[in-house]
Order: sequence, then C-alpha cells, then structure tokens
Amino acid sequence: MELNPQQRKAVEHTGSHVLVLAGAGTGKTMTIVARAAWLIAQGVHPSRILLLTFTRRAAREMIGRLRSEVGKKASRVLAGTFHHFCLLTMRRMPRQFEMEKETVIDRDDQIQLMRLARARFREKGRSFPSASKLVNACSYARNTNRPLREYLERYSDFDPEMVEKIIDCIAEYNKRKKVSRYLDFDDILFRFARILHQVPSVRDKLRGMYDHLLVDEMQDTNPLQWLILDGLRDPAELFCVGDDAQSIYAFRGADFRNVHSFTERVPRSVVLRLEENYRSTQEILDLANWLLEESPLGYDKHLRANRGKGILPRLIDFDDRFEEATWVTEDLVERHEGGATWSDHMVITRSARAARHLEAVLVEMEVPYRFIGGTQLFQSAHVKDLLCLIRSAVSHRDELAWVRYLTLWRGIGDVTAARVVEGLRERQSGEEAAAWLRDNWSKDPRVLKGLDLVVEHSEAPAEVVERSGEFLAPLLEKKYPNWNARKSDLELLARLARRHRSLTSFLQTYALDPVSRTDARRLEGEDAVTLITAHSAKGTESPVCYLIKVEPNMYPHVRSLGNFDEEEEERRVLYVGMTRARDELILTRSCTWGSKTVFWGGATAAHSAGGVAYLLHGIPDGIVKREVGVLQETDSGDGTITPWRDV
DNA sequence: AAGCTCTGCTTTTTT
DNA sequence: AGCAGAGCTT
Repeated sequence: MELNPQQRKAVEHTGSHVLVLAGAGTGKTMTIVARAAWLIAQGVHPSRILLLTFTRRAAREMIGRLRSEVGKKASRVLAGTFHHFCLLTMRRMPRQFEMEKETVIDRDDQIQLMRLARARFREKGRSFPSASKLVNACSYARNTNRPLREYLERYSDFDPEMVEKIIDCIAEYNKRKKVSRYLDFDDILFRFARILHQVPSVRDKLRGMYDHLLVDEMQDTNPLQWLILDGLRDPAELFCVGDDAQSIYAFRGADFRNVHSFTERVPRSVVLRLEENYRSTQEILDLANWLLEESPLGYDKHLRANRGKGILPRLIDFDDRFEEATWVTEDLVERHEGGATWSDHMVITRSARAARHLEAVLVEMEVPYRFIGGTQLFQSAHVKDLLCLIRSAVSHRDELAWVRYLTLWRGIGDVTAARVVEGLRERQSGEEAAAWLRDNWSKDPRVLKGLDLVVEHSEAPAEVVERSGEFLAPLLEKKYPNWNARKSDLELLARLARRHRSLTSFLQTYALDPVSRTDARRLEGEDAVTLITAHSAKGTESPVCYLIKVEPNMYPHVRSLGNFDEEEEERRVLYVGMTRARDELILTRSCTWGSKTVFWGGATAAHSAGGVAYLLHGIPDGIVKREVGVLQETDSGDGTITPWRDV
C-alpha cells in the first residue's frame, strides 16, 4: 500500500491515542487498513485488534482489504459495528452481562411494543405522542446518555403533565420489554456500557482483551458509543478516523463538534490531519468546497485534488420528475452501450422514497441496479408475517411475534391473541408452553399446524422458510392485494436462510444486518448500478455519480427547515453526496413536484434565521455546467421548456 | 369479539 | 396517495 507522508505518519504513530481528521477522499479507509496491517507487521496479534465501523458493509470491506495485505490473519481481527461488537461480547459472557436468551428487536418491533404500552395512556379528546415519536425520544435520550426527564423537559415542548405521562408510558414500555426478554438496539449499547463502567471485574477483563481500537467514522459516534470507547481504552490505544464535515447522524445522537474536543476528552492524545484528496478531480472538489464555504459554521476544509483537473460537474434542470428519471436511465444505458460497466455508476438519493420514480424507470428499461439503504427486505410486511411465525415457534415469550402471527388468522383478533400471550408468558419452558397451548386451543387447528411445521424442520432454516411460505400463502394472498409482486421476496428469504444451520442464527443475523431486497436478489459481484441513500453512501465512491432531486425541500429536506442545526446537517448530507464522485458528478433536479398538493407545508415552510432555504441557491456561474434536460426521444410537448426558478 | 369503513395523518436519514 | 387507527356495525 502506498502512503503519502501524512498517512504514513498516522499509520505509524505510537505512544498515544490518535484522532485522524481526514477530509473526504483522503484515504480514510486505506489508512485504517494500513494501520491494522502495520500493527500486525509490528508483531501485534490480530486478535488484539478491534475494528469498529459504522456499518457491517464497511467492516466486511475493510477486512477484505486487510486480507489482501496480510492474508488469512486478517480474519482474526474482530471487525463490526458497535452493536455487533457489544452483542457478540455480551453473548460470550452471558453471566456477567445478565443475558437470558434475549431476542433482538428492530425499530418496527419497538414501535409495535410501544403501541401496546401506549394504549393505556391515551385519553379521548387528548392527543398523546405517536408510538414512533415516543420510541425516538427514548432512543435519543439513551444515545446521548441523558436522563429521559431532562431530555423531555429541555428539548421538547411538552407540558409538565405530559412529560410525566410520557415517562410513565416509556417505563411501561421498558417493563414489557423486560417481560418479553427483548433487547432493542439501544439496549445493546446501553447494557454493555453500563456493565463496562459499573462492574470493575468485567471492565478489567474487557480492557485486557484488546491493545488497539480502530474506529471509523468517529464524527458519527454518539455519547453512548463514546462511553464504550472510553471504558475500553487504556492500555488499549484509540486510533479514530473522522471528518466533521461528514457528520450526518445527529438524529442518532451524534454531535460533529465532538471530534473537536477529542484531545480534551482523551488525555494523552494527538490529532493528525489528512488533507490531500485522491478520489476526485478538482472541479468536483471546487463545488464541494463552495458548498461548505457557504456555511456560517467554519469547517476549515479546503479539499485539494491530487489528481488535478477534470470535467466540470453538470447541473441539469428538468420539467418534471419523470423526465428526470428517464434522462438518468437513458444516460446510464448510453454509457453502458458505450462500453462502461453498470457498476461504475452510482445514483445518490436523499431518501428512499425520493428514488421511486427512478426505480420505476430503471425496472422498465431493464437496467440492473441494487438499492442500498431504505426499506429493507426484513421490514416489509409480508416478510415480517412469515418471520413472526418462525419467531413464535422459536420463543414462547416473543409477544410481538405471537400477536402478529395469531391475528393473521380469520377469527382471531387482539383480544384472543393477548390472552394467548398472557398464558404463554406463565410457562417456564418452550415445551411447557407448547403443551399448554395444545391443551387450551379451541380455534382454528391450522394455527398450531403452522407452528409444528417450523419446529419439525428447525434444523433446516431454508426448508422452514419455504414450507411456512407455502403454508401462509393463502392467508397472505388475501391480506395483500399485490401478493404476486410480494411472493418473490419469500424466495429471497429462503435463499438467505440456506446459509444458516439453525433458525436462531438465521433470525439473529438479519436483525442486526438487514439485507435490502435488491441486494438479496443480486449475487455479489454482479454488474449493476448502485442506487443509494446519501447516508448509506458515506464511505463509498464511484467514477460517475448522479445526485438526483437536488431541489428545494430535498436539500435541505423540508423536515429540517426552521432548525439551524438540522439545516446545516443537510448541507453535510449534500457534501457527502458530492464528494463520492471520482470523475463525473451530475446533479439533476426538476421544477414540478408530482402531485399538486404539497401537504407538509412544502415550499411555504420557513428556514431558520441564518440558515438557507435551498443549499444550491446562489451557486456561482462557472462552478457547474448548467443545462436544460432534453430527452432523446420525447421531443414532443408544446415545444417549450419551463425554466428553473430558484425558490 | 371481530371485522369493516372512514378519517386523518404522514414522509429523512440507520444500528 | 397510501396506510394506520378509531370507531361503528355485525
């Protein structure tokens, strides 16, 4: 691996903790991999290195790269997200971490459980926050390690009486979680951090496990994660890499200012910088630099391209979203016909929803693509239905799964389901529970047959998925009008299940490592265009990048308007998007918004004082090549083009 | 106790 | 425009 002097200095640094402040494209990943390789070359045993990344995807990628540097030894390095690392460690030390075969639940399940907890607190005529709002509030408080009460009092506008009710409701949620032995995402970090900090023997043991902690995307770690790093360091040394301008996870409790106070928080530490950009051409960086300079927050970033000059980014205006999507697709096709591979192209979207026009056209024109981010396979309703049947058979305490499975049946509603859950809860073991259910079941006998089916084949997850899919098909067909479109997802699920030898491993793996539908469908390495959310795009790159819907209400997103910090975070989201491009950056936007009624306030929403309504407003001439989008075939219409108007 | 219908609310981003 | 929840009907 070739390193520049700055990178080498970071990689070979010894004797203190390090924060490497690295701008976009300055070789962050390479530096971390090189650091690991260098440590191993210095004689550090790979198992003494812990590599914490932001996504599983990033972890896989880094281990892959490390393997090509140091060979098989690479897989001895433990690499994963904070959540993975914590869960794995807790499962290995179940007694110390009070683990009792907990089921990890995702956000959907959390909301469902909160809904149950919330029911008691609703009064007619008075509004009570929605389940998802409650989940968010409680999650944010925990991730920022603040008492819930303090968070509600200081950062929300609920009146004191409401605050009390919310606190009670969340207490009820926590109680239910405990009874059902659920662990939500926050619990994983929280329990780990709590015991790490409060049980000295565990702390000593864990601190003795690693000599080097390598942390990627430091700017997006939240206080709870900081606490974990803090508890694990010394003698283990921190090697953290991050970029304040790419902090885009404030909604998860991250604060980009944290990297600025690194040396105060971590005694005996230094900050190093990487400033040379190896990814993009200067023109692309000029645009990204301009965007940051427009910010009232001083980022003190000015990326310089090691590669030199290239093509000016393009900013293309379209009449409507459909034309925009069609143009992008046609452009992709044209490039592909010209000999380019699909995989050299990445389309970046602000939200999963915002990509739906494009997805429609890509499908129509048969362009292979994979979607990263957004709704995952495991979150779609029909897949959940099937998984809940399996979960019910696996655990008699999995309240949410039971309710979902039971109410799938005609003639069974929440009252009956609640009664069953109640009864199951009393039983000590799965066998006892099964026997109890058999003896007390008076409804449709097929309900039990489904459960038996799973138990019978529990050694072969793929078979379970296939058979229960067939079993549930008649029910699901009735439930979902577009069943035919959904059916293929169950085949994907079976394919994923084939990799597992037990149902628990199958269920556990995908709780923390969701798979997108297109991902599951495509074989690894198959040539395809990448369609990706800006958030998921962090850490990736591509020769040609399209940034679609770079419009008012999208950048910044309407939801952030009126809040200065959130608007500025949107700037960083756009910055992340722009800096993914190696050779070509194409921004597209359209000036009409699909449906006429913009129900969420739309363009009328006001931006904050000192903030901006639209991040590309006032973009200077010459920094991008402005074009009016013209479709190849459809030159019809009335012969006019509606010009773009800044809002 | 279930099931159906209508209203109203929502749509950011992720482990 | 699409879905979830409330409330009404069976």
